[in-house]
Amino acid sequence: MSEKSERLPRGRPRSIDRAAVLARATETFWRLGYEGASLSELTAAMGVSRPTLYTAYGDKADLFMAALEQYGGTYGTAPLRAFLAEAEIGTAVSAFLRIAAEGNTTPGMPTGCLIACCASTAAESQPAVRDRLAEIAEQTAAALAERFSTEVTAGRLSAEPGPFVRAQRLIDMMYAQAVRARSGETRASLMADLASRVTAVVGRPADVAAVKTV
Amino acid sequence: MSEKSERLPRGRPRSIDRAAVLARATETFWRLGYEGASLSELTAAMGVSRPTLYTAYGDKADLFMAALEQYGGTYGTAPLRAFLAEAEIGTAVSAFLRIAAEGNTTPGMPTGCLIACCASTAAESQPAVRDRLAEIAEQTAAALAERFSTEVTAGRLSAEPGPFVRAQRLIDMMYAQAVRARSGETRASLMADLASRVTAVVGRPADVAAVKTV
DNA sequence: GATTTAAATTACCGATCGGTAGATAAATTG
DNA sequence: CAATTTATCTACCGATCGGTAATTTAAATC
Repeated sequence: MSEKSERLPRGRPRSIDRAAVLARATETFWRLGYEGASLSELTAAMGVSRPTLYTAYGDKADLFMAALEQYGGTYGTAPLRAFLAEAEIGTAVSAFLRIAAEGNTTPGMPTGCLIACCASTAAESQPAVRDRLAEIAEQTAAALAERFSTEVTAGRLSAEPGPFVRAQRLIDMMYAQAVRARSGETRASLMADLASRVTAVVGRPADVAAVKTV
Repeated sequence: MSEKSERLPRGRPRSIDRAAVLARATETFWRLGYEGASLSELTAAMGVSRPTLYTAYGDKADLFMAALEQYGGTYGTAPLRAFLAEAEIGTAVSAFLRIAAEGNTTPGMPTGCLIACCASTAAESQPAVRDRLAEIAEQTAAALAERFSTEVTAGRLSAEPGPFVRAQRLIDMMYAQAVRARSGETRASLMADLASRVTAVVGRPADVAAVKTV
């Protein structure tokens, strides 16, 4: 007979939308980097006062790690989710690259990628950031590789290059797009040789219906 | 009868080794990023006092731009120079990637790349940095593409994918290596699928002597 | 050697940095 | 309603930020 929500713990419950407020912090870090984002800019963007920030998220380093997770759960994994959602592997690769390009050049948002650009810069002096980046990359590679592996088993993809090589090639292209977007390249420029890149990963163009090959 | 060195301009001439001192600043920016490198850390690493830094290099933003040039002239262009120095195109691509991997993981130096990681982060709030990054990328792409174009003309490389597509693919791999090194990957890990990547750019392995194909 | 010119140093500037103590306000339980 | 618990805010902390004025030191020309 217990309600889905467990008993509230006595005092005043939270009122702020932690996720929404964190998203504003994420955007600020994304735009200015870890060191470049001051607490004043962060609190102004988040719409909360300084002590609220500290009780809700901890210090600046904690907030950055939280922002990294928030970003990873939305923008960061959007390419992978688009990839996994497509049935045909060439289309999946194409979707991965297209969503990455879009995320790197969303109007009104910072260019590039919080992970590839900002966090990687901060990683040199913050081991926690560096280790988390390594984890994220490994998980993404594993998810991509699993899908490639499935394609190989189903006979829709050659065994060479191996699944992890293909996965790494895709991640490399995503990282590169982030850096290029950050240096001013347009979305169209990032998309320019998309078909060619799809071929470089799967061995054939994306728009060819190869599902029935086996 | 004029000496090679023109007449000294009256007062005390410079005594510091500008290039050497700048190299220390470059390393500091490379390790900590633009915002992360404080003037105290910079002057300590450079071995000069604060006013000396200002008279010699201008303010922090000027110093960073100078560091960018210094880096570009050494580490940044090392892969391209290695590429241009090789006679066989597959070997050239291989050298490009190998030198990039080494530059991203030199023991005792910061990991990754000042351009791809640190400068790209700062580019979002510093238009001068962003514009310079775009220039550097364009020049590098042009130099690589010219070589690929020559190979096509000589019949040693197929016309597709085009020279600029191949060049961009190579630059993308370099950018990606920088991010990956920054997140802790070892030099060996960056080199892992080198042969496969060479094939992805030139269409065949590096160690195949293809010069006589035409 | 006297003069000139600038490099380099010491000491310091106001502003802003990240972070926090103490007071206030709000929403629950009993 | 009274009591309890905690979220939030105002105001402020010492430290450090990037940058500079005034001075001293050093190396050239004349």
